[in-house]
Amino acid sequence: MVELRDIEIFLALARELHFGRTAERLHITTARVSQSIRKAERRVGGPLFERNSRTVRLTALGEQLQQDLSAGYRQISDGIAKARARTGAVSGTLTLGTMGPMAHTIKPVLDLFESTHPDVTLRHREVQPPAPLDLLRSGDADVALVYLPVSEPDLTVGPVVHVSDVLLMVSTSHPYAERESICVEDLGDHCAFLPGRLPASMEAAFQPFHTPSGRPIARSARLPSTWHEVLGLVTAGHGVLGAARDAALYYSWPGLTFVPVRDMPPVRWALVWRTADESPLIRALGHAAREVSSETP
Amino acid sequence: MVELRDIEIFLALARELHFGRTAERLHITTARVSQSIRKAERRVGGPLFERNSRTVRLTALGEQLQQDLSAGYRQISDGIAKARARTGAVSGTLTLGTMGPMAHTIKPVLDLFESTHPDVTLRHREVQPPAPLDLLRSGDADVALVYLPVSEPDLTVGPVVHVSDVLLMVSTSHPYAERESICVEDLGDHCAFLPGRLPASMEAAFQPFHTPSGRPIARSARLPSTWHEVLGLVTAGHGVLGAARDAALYYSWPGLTFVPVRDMPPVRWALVWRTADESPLIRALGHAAREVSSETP
DNA sequence: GATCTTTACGCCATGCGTAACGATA
DNA sequence: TATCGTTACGCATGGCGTAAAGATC
Repeated sequence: MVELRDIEIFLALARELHFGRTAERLHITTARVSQSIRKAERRVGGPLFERNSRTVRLTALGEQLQQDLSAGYRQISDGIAKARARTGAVSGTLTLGTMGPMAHTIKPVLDLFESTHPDVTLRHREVQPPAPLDLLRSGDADVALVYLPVSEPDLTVGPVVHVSDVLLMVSTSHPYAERESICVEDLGDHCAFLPGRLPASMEAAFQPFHTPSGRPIARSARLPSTWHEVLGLVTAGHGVLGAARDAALYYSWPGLTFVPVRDMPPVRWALVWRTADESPLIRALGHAAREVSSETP
Repeated sequence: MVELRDIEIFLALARELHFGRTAERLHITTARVSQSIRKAERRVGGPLFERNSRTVRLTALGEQLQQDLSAGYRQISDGIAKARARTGAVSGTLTLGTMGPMAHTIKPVLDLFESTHPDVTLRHREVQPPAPLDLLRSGDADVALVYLPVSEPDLTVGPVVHVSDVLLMVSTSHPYAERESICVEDLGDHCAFLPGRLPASMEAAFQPFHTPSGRPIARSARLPSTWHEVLGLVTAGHGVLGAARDAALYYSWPGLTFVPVRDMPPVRWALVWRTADESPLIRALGHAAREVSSETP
């Protein structure tokens, strides 16, 4: 009933001889270290450390146990690492950037990924729609879920994970709010936001620059930098903006209405990463994404 | 996060190549074996066994992992065993015989014992008051908590763990039931049970053979063999019987009354075991008992 | 149909963090 | 008083058993 975790803690403390540093190294609290050592001492039947609030020292018993356990612990760790290497299992931390609701949209992919790669820690960062590629460029995310088209020389576009219709977000007091649906031509009559720092091709996915008949679609001078600012401006009637259908599901704000744009092609969402920083972890995530899309077409 | 327990299960299955036998050997269910192996395979990233309901076989990956882990597991087990040997820690199973409520009375001792010797499994057997030493003699208990005096050539009397006053159990319709207390002399007027197979000296602890003035205290011909039979007979008014005060706390049956016997010496309860089978385990229990009595005098 | 493994579900033991406390200089 | 280890308590993950289902002969 002494488990590997306890042995790990014991060995760490035996080397550090300091509860605080041991806890830090293992990313746990000193309380846990204390509890674990206490448990080990129970099991063994005697004290492994002599300690007070000023000093920590191995007892003879502890010293011997350290000798005996460290070799075995090494062997086991190495054995598992070897087997993991052989299967190509990956581990580490992967930071994924998503725009609010989209994280939930790809939950099946993340679930599969986490269960097939239990030693990977997934972290999340919020992608701001006005600047969807910034998080990748700054290195704050390893992979991001963004809408296409993305054709940047430094970025790789991975598997498409999700497809969503385009709706127009308008204030409830806007004339279009009453409409069943609108068409792109209608956009020529109203002012849209310039969403922010993003390539024109991406901007056009939700917000074309011209109507089918060739009329320009105007941009507002306002430059919101976060998604909530965008929602606020739209609600206040300062403009309109194309958005994914998913937004309508998650942001049913009072004062905000979503109107389908019937002649805009659906927007595809894909995993994107820095080509230069592609890693086994990223490939594994891409693999999981392809698995899921293939089983639920 | 693969723990020693999983490794133990993996190694066992790798040797047995059979879920049922593996489960049996480890005293777990086949479901647990399956879950644990599944977990290990997740962690490692690939299958360790090829298996169907007819056959279980190691994969190449599993075979290598077995090689690598078994040595490490051995080392760790040995290391811990060595340390335990050095501290004189004990393990195994100890069967303790007690009469109903008394098990609760010595709970502090058992708690201390279990926490200081976590690798010991304590089992319980019920001692029948009419034959308090039989469980020891038959080998069904390693230690028993019985009342003194015990002076048998084959038995060792360990530490005294509890002391209790003597009460007389009588039927509620018995004349003594009304009394505040009685004295031993009063016992001469009524018929008591012959409790069963036990030494006369022990019998006398609760049920003297003569009153202080020298009158004999009569025995009933009935020979109850279990405690519940005794209670039934007393309740029905077929006799009376001395009992420990503890009995009154736990057996407040309707129809049963307990009357203090004011001039009988309190009865002492001690741990008793077969001298020939004294073991480190038994000594450890005795030690715990002495610890507790010394801190709560 | 019999034997063997896996899955689904629920319980509870225990790993772990938080916060308060205790000891040492 | 500042630093460091321990204790008390509560939450939640995960180990484990039960029962039922799925696979193979």
